[in-house]
Amino acid sequence: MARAAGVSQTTVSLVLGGNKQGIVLQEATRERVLEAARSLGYVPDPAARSLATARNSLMGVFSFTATFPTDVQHSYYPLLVGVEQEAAAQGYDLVLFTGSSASGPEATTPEALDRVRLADGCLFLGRHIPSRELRRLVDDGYPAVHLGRRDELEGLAWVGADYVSASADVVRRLAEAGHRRIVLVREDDDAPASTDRERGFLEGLEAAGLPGGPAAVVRTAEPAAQITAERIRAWRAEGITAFVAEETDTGGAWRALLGAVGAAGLTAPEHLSLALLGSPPADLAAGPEPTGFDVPRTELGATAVRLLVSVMSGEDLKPPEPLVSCAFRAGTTAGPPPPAGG
Amino acid sequence: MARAAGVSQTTVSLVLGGNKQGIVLQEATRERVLEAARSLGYVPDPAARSLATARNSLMGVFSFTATFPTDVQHSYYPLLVGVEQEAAAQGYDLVLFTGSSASGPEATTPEALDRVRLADGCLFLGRHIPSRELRRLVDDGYPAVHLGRRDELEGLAWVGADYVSASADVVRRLAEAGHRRIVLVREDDDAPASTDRERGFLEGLEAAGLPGGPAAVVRTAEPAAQITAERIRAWRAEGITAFVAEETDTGGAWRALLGAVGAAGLTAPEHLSLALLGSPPADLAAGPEPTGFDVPRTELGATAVRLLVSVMSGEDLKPPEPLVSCAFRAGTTAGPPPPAGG
DNA sequence: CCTCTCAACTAATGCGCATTAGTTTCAGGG
DNA sequence: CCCTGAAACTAATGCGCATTAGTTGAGAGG
Repeated sequence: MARAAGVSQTTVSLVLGGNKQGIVLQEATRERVLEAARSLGYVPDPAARSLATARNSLMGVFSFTATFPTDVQHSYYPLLVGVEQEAAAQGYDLVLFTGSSASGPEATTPEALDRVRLADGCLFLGRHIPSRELRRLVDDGYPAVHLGRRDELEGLAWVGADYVSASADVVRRLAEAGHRRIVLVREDDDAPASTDRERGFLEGLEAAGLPGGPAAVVRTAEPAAQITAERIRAWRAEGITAFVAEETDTGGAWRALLGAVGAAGLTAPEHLSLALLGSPPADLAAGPEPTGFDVPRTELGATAVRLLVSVMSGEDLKPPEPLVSCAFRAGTTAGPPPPAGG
Repeated sequence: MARAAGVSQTTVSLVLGGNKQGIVLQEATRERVLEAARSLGYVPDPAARSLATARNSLMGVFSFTATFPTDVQHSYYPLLVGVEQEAAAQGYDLVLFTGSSASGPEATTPEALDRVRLADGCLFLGRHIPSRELRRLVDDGYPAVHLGRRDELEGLAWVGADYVSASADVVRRLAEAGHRRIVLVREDDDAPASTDRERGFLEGLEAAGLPGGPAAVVRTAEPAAQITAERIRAWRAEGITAFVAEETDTGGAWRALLGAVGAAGLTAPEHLSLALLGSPPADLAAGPEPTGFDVPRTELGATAVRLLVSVMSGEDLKPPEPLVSCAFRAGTTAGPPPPAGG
């Protein structure tokens, strides 16, 4: 290539590399190189380039499960939309590490995680990422950002949705609408996403001066079987007028609630109010819009990318707010409680 | 790293590189290297590796539009599911090239395409990929596979759905049900996917001995405005008893057909039969299941990966069949034609 | 006891580029 | 006519690895 243009390899590199050093070049020379490159179809080898510069404009995405789950209800997609958009904007290409999905979570080897070092930095999704390996990456100074709250790993940067505030806000609105007794139905899972919602729920009750405590939270491993029409009636008899369900992958709690309410011959918001702490599963999209909040997954993804970029740039400035706010969704399943004794 | 394990860099390379040369190594040495690598979290630099070997276990995915479109109706997702699964199975990680989505299709620079050279091979989606650049890649011997029929670029491997056969099959079944006059409604687009469907439709008519010709195909740029209730009535008066719509990103033709039929106060399959050459848009999933066929997108993605792997391995053996069959979907919108004069 | 042959490594080289030290050329100044 | 200095390049080096030539050490054979 250099010989073809009649100049040195250095000059070619300079011309094609953008000449950040501000070295003076004759316009004629520049043209000659450009012309030669064009006619030869020459393109600087990206591999060699990244070898020489120690960076390759690749941003990793690692998830314990398949990045593209077969289960369409999965919530990764909107995240990835944001990740891709922002990564593109920042000039990075994405590397999807498939190591974990190859042969099931159990078979994931520790080395699989090391492969992410291929990228300049990496985003991690899912709380099942092995702590040990992740810790080593972080300790080694490898730029990593976790999508979703992940406090137990000190030094690991993360971004998450502010479930606490959003949940509290839903409760506040229910209280303002006149509800005095509210129950949270949650599944038997201790993910941060669940814990945060419960915490926000309880904080919301307290802020509104409503009764909280264990009685306000129903935790069940099998919502469909345990949340029955009878139980709903009993709760109503106790004076409970609003029910809040947490959002999960399956939407189990919400489904159970809808089912039981329907089976009891009741409707929302006429007889009682229902709220969902998150977005409804895709297959329920056609039904009534649940009152609750939307997790800004796309924004979450974009925020994560920005955070990762800042980590990669070596800045130690911890971004002040890793929490992204969720927007309240009015929906149609909640309203004022029915007249007392109704 | 080498120093840490007390061996030479060569030995490390041998151990970690799989030792394809069959050089004899002491098990103890091997272990020592492995252990050192583990404790240091050392991973061979992929850039250097690919510089030296010209391969890096990375498979590219390049699409002209964003790989994760905001428009949920988009059909990339199922493709990617298949691509990810198969890539993982074959031991490749995926690189999503975002160059095209960064600033809109128009701003895509030719060099963006060259960046794919970073990967060992690349999958291309979307027919808007600049031919010139793609051609150069192919001519340079770069392993490329196009998802979707793409004949005009000689030497470019591709996999696509067999729309011709599937469409002909739908027509055959309609004919067998008793329909004698069938019309295809298609949009004004010359994508191979559209052309193939029309061809299959016409072949199907011919095979069934039914009247074909230009009159059997309605091509419209604005289906919603041009396919009206009156037009449906006029067609029925002419003796047409079945309507077939092509599937597109927007599902425009199908929507228009459904709308017009409804506006005319008709229902399928009672008054007439409707068929969709593909899958219905997501937002119509709740409605009646259209008779037609399903494009096996996931399988298509997996097939593309397998093809790419074979191309990368340097085998010249052209896989005999780049076409993946679409499965007929009975659906509920088609049946026998109504009694003559009904 | 010395050469020969394996076994088991190690030294050296190059991949294609970015980058940092030069090197050459030419115009003025003295 | 020599010296200085800027302009416009070029030579050399190293990134981290794979690979190809060695090199060393330990028996085996004579």
